[in-house]
This record gives sequence, C-alpha cells and structure tokens, in this order.
Amino acid sequence: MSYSPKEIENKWQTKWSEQEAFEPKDDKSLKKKYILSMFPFPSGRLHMGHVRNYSIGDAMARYYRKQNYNVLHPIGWDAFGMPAENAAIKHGRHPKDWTYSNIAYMRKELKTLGLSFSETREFATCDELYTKWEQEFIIKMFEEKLLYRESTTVNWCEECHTVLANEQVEEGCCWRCDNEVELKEMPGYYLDIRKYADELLEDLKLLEGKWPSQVLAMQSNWIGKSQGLEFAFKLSDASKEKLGNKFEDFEVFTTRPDTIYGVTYTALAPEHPIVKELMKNELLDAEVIEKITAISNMTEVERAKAGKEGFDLGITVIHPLTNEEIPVWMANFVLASYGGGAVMSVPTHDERDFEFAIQYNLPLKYVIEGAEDGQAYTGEGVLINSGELNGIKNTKAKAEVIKLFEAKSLGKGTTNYKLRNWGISRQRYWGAPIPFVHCERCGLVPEKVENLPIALPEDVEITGEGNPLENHPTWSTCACPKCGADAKRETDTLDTFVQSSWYQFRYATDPKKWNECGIDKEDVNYWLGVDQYIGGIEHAILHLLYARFFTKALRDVGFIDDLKEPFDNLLTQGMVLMDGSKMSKSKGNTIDPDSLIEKYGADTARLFTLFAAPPQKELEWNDSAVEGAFRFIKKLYDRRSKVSSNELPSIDHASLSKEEKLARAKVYEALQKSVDVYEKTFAFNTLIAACMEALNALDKQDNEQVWTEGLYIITHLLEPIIPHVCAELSEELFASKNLAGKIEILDEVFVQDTITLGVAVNGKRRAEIEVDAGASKEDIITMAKESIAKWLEGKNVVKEILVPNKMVNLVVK
RNA sequence: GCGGAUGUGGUGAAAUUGGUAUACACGCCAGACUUAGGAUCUGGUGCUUUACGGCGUGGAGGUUCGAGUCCUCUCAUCCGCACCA
Repeated sequence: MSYSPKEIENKWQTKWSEQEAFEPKDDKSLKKKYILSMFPFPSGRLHMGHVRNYSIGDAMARYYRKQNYNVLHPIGWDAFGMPAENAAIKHGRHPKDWTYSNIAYMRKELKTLGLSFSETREFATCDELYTKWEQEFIIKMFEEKLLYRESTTVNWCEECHTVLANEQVEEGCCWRCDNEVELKEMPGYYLDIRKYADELLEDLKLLEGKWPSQVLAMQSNWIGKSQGLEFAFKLSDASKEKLGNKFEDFEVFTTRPDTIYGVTYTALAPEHPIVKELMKNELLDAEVIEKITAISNMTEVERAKAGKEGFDLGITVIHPLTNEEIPVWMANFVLASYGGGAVMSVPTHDERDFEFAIQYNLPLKYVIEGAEDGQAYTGEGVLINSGELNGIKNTKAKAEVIKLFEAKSLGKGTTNYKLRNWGISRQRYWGAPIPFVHCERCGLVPEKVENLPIALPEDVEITGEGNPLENHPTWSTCACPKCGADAKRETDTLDTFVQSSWYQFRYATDPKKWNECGIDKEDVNYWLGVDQYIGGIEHAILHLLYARFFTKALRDVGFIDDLKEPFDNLLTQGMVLMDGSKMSKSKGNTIDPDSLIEKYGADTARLFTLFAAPPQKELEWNDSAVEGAFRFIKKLYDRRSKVSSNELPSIDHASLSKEEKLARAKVYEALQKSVDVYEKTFAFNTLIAACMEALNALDKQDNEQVWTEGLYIITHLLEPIIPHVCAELSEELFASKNLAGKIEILDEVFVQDTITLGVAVNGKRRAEIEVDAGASKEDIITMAKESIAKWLEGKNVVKEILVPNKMVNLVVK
C-alpha cells in the first residue's frame, strides 16, 4: 500500500483523542515539563506562522512525553479584541458569535495538524469564567494600590476609538491599525508597573542565556534606567511674583551633574504647570500662547519631526551653586512625562541643548576640558570654570556633585526610568469589563467579589460610534456596592494584554478547580515556570513585559507564591516569508495551511516547517522543498518492507560489511544528535538531515537486521516531528515499542574497519588516505607521506601532526 | 545616535566548538524506465583551468602546524529603540 497521509492522520488523531493521550497527570511527584506556544487570536483561520509555532512546540512536548516527563502542553484562545468588533461593524455579526465560531473552526484546523495539546485545559479568554477571576485580581490590585484611576494625557486612536498604552504606539501610530495616534486628556485605569521597574530590570539577569539576547536588550532599553541628580531651581523673586506666588521652584533631573556649572538656561515642557500658569494668566504674548498650545496638541513623534522650537518664558531661576540668574524657556523637546518635565540645559556638553542654544542665541559656558569651539563636547575630561570642582575628572565629579547637593540639602541622587505606567482602559465593547462602580457619595468603588463576573451585555448595538457599553440603555445602571445608592458602572474594558498576562497560570491550574479559583497556587508551584515558551519576536516588549510584571504583581497581592519569572526559556521563531516578504493577506502571498494539509498531509507540513530553516530564523516558503519533504516521508514509509522483526535486534557489529557498519553509524549519529537538538539547540533541521543521511546509508546495504534497527530508531527520532506516519509505522512494525522511553546509544557502532583521513601539507589539503582502524601513528604517517610524495620532493618534513580520525598535517620546508 | 544580530555554492542551509568547508535538501545537468512526464530511479553539480594546478566562508590584517570558527580593524545588510536630559 502506498503512503496515504489522510487515512493515517485521521486514524491517529481520532485515536489520540479517544485515549486522552495528551492530558497531563495529576501526580506531582513526577518530573515535569511545561511547553507553551503563544496562544492564537481567533481571527478565523490558521496561517503558516501558527503552523510553525505549534510544530516547534509540539516537537518539544512529544519529545519530553516520550522521555517520561509529565508534560503540560496546552492551547487556548486570546479571544477579546478589536477585530471581533470590526467584524460586527462590517458584517453585522455579534462579536461573541464571531469569536466562538472562529474558535470552533480553528480548533478543527489545529486538530488536523495532529498537535499534542491537552483538550481539557482549553479555554477562551472571553469565557465569563476567565473574566470572573481576572476581575478579582484587578480588584485586589486596586486594594493593594497597584491599580489606580487618573486623568491624564493619553494616546488615542480615532480609528479604534480607544486609548492605547505607550507600548502599543509604534512610531506614533496605532500598533493594530497603523492610524496616527492623537493625544487626549481623559480618565483611565493604570497599573503601577513602574513600581516594578527595578525588579523587572534586575531579573532580566535570571534570563540571560535562556531568552534571546535581543529580547533582553529590548526590555532593558524599554525600562530605560538612568541614574543622576534631582534638584530644584528656585525661582527669582520677580518671577515668583509674576506667577502669583503659586510656585517656589521646579524640579529637574540630570544624568550629568558634573556639568552643573555649565548651565546657562533651563527648559520646561509645554505641559509643565508653570507654563500652563503663564498661559492661563496671559503673561506671554498671544502669539506665543497660541504656538505653545499647538505644540501641546502634537504627539511626541510630531514634535520630533518638527525640529526644535522654544520660547523665552520671561522668568528666571537661581543657579543653586553660583546664585546666577538663569533664563527659563519652554522647549518642545522636553518631555512632560520624564524627569518632571523640566531640564537644566548645558549647551556646551549636550548636543540637544547646543542646537537649541545656537538657534536662540543663548550663552555657552564650557566646563570640561577638551571641547572644541562650534560644537558640544560630550566626552570625558577635567572640569574647568567649575569653582571648587576645578581639576576633577568629570567622571568622578558626578558623584562629587551629588554628594555636594546632598550635603547642602539642595538635591539628591536618584534613579529615573523611561518605563511608564500601563494604561489598561479601553473604550471598547469586546473586552473584560473593569469591575468598578462610580458612586456620587462613595467615589470609585470596586464591585463585590461575590458579584463577579461583571459580564458583558449581549444585546448591544455595535456601530463603531462611541463605546457600546456607554450607549447601552441600562447596563451601566447599578447600585453602589458600598452604600446601595444608585450608581454607574464603569464602561471601560480591560486591555486584552491583561488576559494574556496570566493565562500561563490558568493552564497550570487543574480544570477541576476552575470554578473555585482563578489560579491554584500548588498547581502553579508544580508547573511553573514555563520550561519552554515559543512565540514571535513581535511580543518582545508588549506581552512579555506585561506577563513578567503581572507575575510579580500577582505574587505580591497573594495569588501565587514566590515565583520570579513566568517563562524560564524563550524561543522566538522567525517569520514565514514568501518571496522575501512576510506572508500577508493584503499582499496576497499567503499559503493556506488547510490546502497544504489537504494535498500533502500534516506530517509533510510539519516536516517542511522544521526542515527548511532553524526555528529562530526566517523561513522562506518553497513549494518544491515541500515536495521534497513529502518525498522523504513516502520513502520512509515505503522502506517498512525491509523490517523483519518487531524488536530492536542485537547485531554482531564486527561481522558486518563496510556499508552495513556505515549505515549503523549514521543511524546512531542521528540518535546521538537528537538529545542536543530536542533539549538545547532546537536545530530540528540538522536532526532531520541526519535522519535523511541515515536512510540514504541504509539504502546502500540490505541487511535485514540493520534495516530493522535503523527504522526502529529513525521512527523513534522523528515521531515528535512527523507523529502520524511514525506512529503508524511503529505500530505496524514494532508494536509501538520504540515510542516509549529512551534508546541506548551503542558506542561499538562508531567503530569502522577503515578510516579515511585527509592529508594536508602545510595545512593545505592535498590527498586522502584510507587506513585500518587500528593503524599505528607511524604507519599512518608513512602512508600519508607516500600519498603526497610529489609535494615532498626536495623538502624536509619538519613536523608531523595527526588528528585522530580526521587528518594528517605535514609541515615541510 | 544607542542597542541587538547576521554575512558560507544558483537557493534554503550544515560544519561534534581550532582539524578534510559546503553535510542534508531544493534547483540545475545527464542518463534509465516510459506514449508522455510537473511521476519514479541512477549519476553529476563551489568557482576557474585543456590539464597539472590555482582560488574560495563580506573585506584587510594577526595568532596557529592548521582559522568559517579565536584576536584587531573595516564594510554591508536586517531588526528594535530613539530629543529620556
């Protein structure tokens, strides 16, 4: 019978499901592995990126299961989010209906890939049972002051009609729809991720060597820790008066306290309270007020593009050391959200300050030696023009100045982070409702835990205009959980990244407990950290930072025990490309996994995906290489007729022919390689190549025993990658014995009768010799010399180097 | 500008960590079987040279008996962040 993938794959998929073959065991004394591929958004259909992601994870899960590990390999659905609402707007379908029917379809698709997922632990994040526990966490975080509500300037996407977190703004545009982001002042809920900035940074060290260095670097940059001096500039008396004595001073932060004597002006962000006060009281020219207002309405990206712009505010401050009077400017490049929205400017030793100073003709004062006229000097050097600090190296002066400020109570050494708090409010329908109530008497009140979940109303009209929850006639009407008075329910929903921040704990929690708790601590203690996490690099900051934060926050509010990091090892898979660019519907260069499986079967799809490139690299789609993968499976399947017994035979190695010995060696080389590949390098492409080599070598001989052993081992090795055909062959040929446990490596098979050695003269390969395995060094050298006799004419061999089993190098003069 | 990577045949890629560079696969060429082949099988295939040979891992140096691998410099490409004071 010829290879018929459909038949084989159906058979095994049904069998696995019936046997519940992939459910983790309850026994916590077993050694465990938690293998997790990032869960999909139920967009409607799988794409090749999913196939790749899950083929990688499945190979690992199946490998460890075979090594007798208790394996947790779950799947679920990241199911809230905008596309469901867009579908509602476009096609009039209810988001819930759209989502769950997509899930049903994609679940079937996943099944045809033969992935070894647990079926009992599957959930969708839009399940009310999931929302219920998430709301409990949110309330607890509020009580523990990790979550707060505040009105600030936020990133607003008009296209999506919602607020975005800073991490979700890419080059000034919405991460999802690419629409340009606007600024808007509005209230919202925030998680205090900044409180964990240092821990999140420090614990990256625990992940070194286990996460890609690129991801670690990106997170570290994003957190953006810097150390320096914080101090206040006192306003001059005249300026205080001008400001109606509402301000005494303002704080600045600098990483260059060594340049303190070089300060020739200060600059405030357009949003700074002092600037606002000046504008409010019309203490600036009308034209200036108008321009500052315009800048305020620009996003950071727009301001950067616009170039530097500023205005003299007509007020002055006193330099804390020299007591000189210094002008205060407003500058568009000063960020309101960092370092108090105010800077000390040292144009001589900072390029931005220099550019600004030249533009507006502000004074320059060099305070570090080594500067050249006409530019800012940012290098090292000795301090000059710096009073008591003259002569000190500037690198040393940083600490000195901080000490000085602290001694005089003028300021203090401090640490600053670029990381901003995580805004989790979304003005959308298809998300988890934020479980709070607005009461006129009690203010902001969390819902009672026994009332959870606060579920979404089903009868909504989704038009794309406004927030459907707010437009709903009755949903937001409720009683205050505290005083019972009429109150209004919060209509914002949670950012979908909240759901994906704790799903790894939900999977670990025994489904039998899903009704009683969100996360079971003991289960989490057993299963976490995730031994291997697999997903796309696009989540390097967003999801991976949030999930790390959430882990620490859940620990601190008591929902999990001490766990530093959720994901012990991370593999970021490369993208699937077609003609050098990312597969996408809009470019029309996609391959539909369904039709691929229909034509070749899941095993071929999986084999190609893992063979064509190492998982970390980009994968270029190639139709004929898919054919090649299919051919290999067919060939493997066809060779089953060569097998003569269902046991691993014991073979008298010494009695074998050269070809037979070589075939065995190739088979065992593959076996040897497999441990490294499955546990460390994940270079499945090389393991598959080794198996192909082994099969090629087997084809060059016809010993039944060698064939039996060869296929016994090859199907064992490839089962995690092409599980259906291997299960089928294993059942037919070996009563499935080779799919349980390890196969021992026999060193004897690596002993060959003869060894081929390269012969090099002065490191340059010139010939090849074949020597008996037991040949002495003298004999080998003699043979080597004969083989390259013509290179030795008239010369002396001054050194003989024998690299065992590899080569001979003769140094001649 | 800062940070992270990557450069090997026509293509995707290997190389047990300093030891025969290009395994495996795709493609291509030739042959076999075929009415036919976009099926299957066999053989060949780094560049150059009639040949002997010469040259070959982005480039230039260096260490070494020996370098894709280690060191120094340099070029190119990709990715992330970016006025963070």
